[in-house]
Amino acid sequence: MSQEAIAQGDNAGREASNSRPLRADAQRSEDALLEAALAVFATSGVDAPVREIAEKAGVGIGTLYRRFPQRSDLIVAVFRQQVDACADAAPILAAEYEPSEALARWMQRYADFIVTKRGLAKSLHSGDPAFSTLPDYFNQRLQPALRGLLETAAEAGEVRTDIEPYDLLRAIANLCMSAKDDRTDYARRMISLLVDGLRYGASPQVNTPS
Amino acid sequence: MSQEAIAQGDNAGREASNSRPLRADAQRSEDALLEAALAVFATSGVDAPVREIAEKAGVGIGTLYRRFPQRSDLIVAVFRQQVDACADAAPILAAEYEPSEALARWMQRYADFIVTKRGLAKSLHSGDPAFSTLPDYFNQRLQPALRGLLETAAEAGEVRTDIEPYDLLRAIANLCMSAKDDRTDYARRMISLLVDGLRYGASPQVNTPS
DNA sequence: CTGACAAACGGAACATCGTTCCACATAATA
DNA sequence: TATTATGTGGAACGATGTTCCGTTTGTCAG
Repeated sequence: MSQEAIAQGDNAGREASNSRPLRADAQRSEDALLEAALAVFATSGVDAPVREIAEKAGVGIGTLYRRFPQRSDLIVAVFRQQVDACADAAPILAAEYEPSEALARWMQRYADFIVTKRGLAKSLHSGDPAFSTLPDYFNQRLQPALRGLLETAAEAGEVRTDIEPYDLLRAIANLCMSAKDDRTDYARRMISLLVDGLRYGASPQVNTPS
Repeated sequence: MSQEAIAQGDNAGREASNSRPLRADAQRSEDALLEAALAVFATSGVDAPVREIAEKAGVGIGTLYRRFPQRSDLIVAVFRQQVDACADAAPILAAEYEPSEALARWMQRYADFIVTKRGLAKSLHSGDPAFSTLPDYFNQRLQPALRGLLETAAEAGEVRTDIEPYDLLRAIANLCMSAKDDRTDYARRMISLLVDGLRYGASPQVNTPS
């Protein structure tokens, strides 16, 4: 459903106008590969064989390696795509809901991302230089996204103003660390608690009855 | 040099009197494999291929797999061997030096172990069930070793008494975490600082001039 | 519309792993 | 010394990441 937006996001973020704009079938292959990789990583983990991904994408191995010369390139691409999707969700939610509700929904969205990508996180901290740029990308995309939501909500007097985006991102990530297996509702409850905490110290000019 | 003691320690700790005491050539092979694995892991990391280890040990691959049915078994054996060697060093140092000096030397010894085995630590926290017993083994061997040194030094009034072995082990490990590459002297200096800290709060019945 | 060609495709083939298997060698024992 | 359980070596297997190259196909000038 949100796949188109994701694919666009990746294509745009890849390399600013890189000579030529990819042939039609090539673009199709890339999209299919990213979608398949996302699904396979979710079920079989990041160590899943590349052939499985190529098969699921309905594409030959040669095509996969043409698009992603190394296995790690695919992992990186999927990760960045997911980060982009999460970051892009912020302005969309901001346009659709009132400030604090948009903030709350985005934080849940972000928590889902963290829980799903715990497998990737392992590779990420494995010291492999192929992943060295991902932490920076993570912060540079997600921090402004959250900051925008926080500031909007703060200006509306719906949440307190003494919280830094970076700290909040880390707090949520840490909360999700102990959410094993299918106990995803634990994470949800803890995030709700965090949001309530943000609301508690809101500007006194607006009152939030019970 | 200390290889014999290590081999003995491993053989003794493996499985209390496991039916028969291994044939002579088999014992030779096992020792050679552990020694080779230790060296190869140090140079090529824990991901080094088994064939490289077998070759360095001067044995066939079949022999390696007879002694260590899985690759992880070799890693575990090397790790335990190193832990044993580190733990066994405690009473030896205690017999050779006065209490606080023995403690200081052992802590340096332990720090060297941590720095050298950072590669192993990665595998250790990878979630692979093959390594699940290692953390416990780590604590059960090292904690009493350090406790003995600490208590002896405390009884001699040379160090303070309000430090738990577990905390000290973790503190040293954390200090060594940021000691990258060849900056091992950084770790040494920090450990010295810790030892001085221990001495600082020593029992007042003994004074330590300048 | 059509030909030509760069681009993309598919998958066989290669290199390298961990692991298994078994014919042969050898240490322990009587 | 003869017997036998035990150990050894390395070819072979299956799975993996990656490369190579003959074939197909989108694209675009004419």
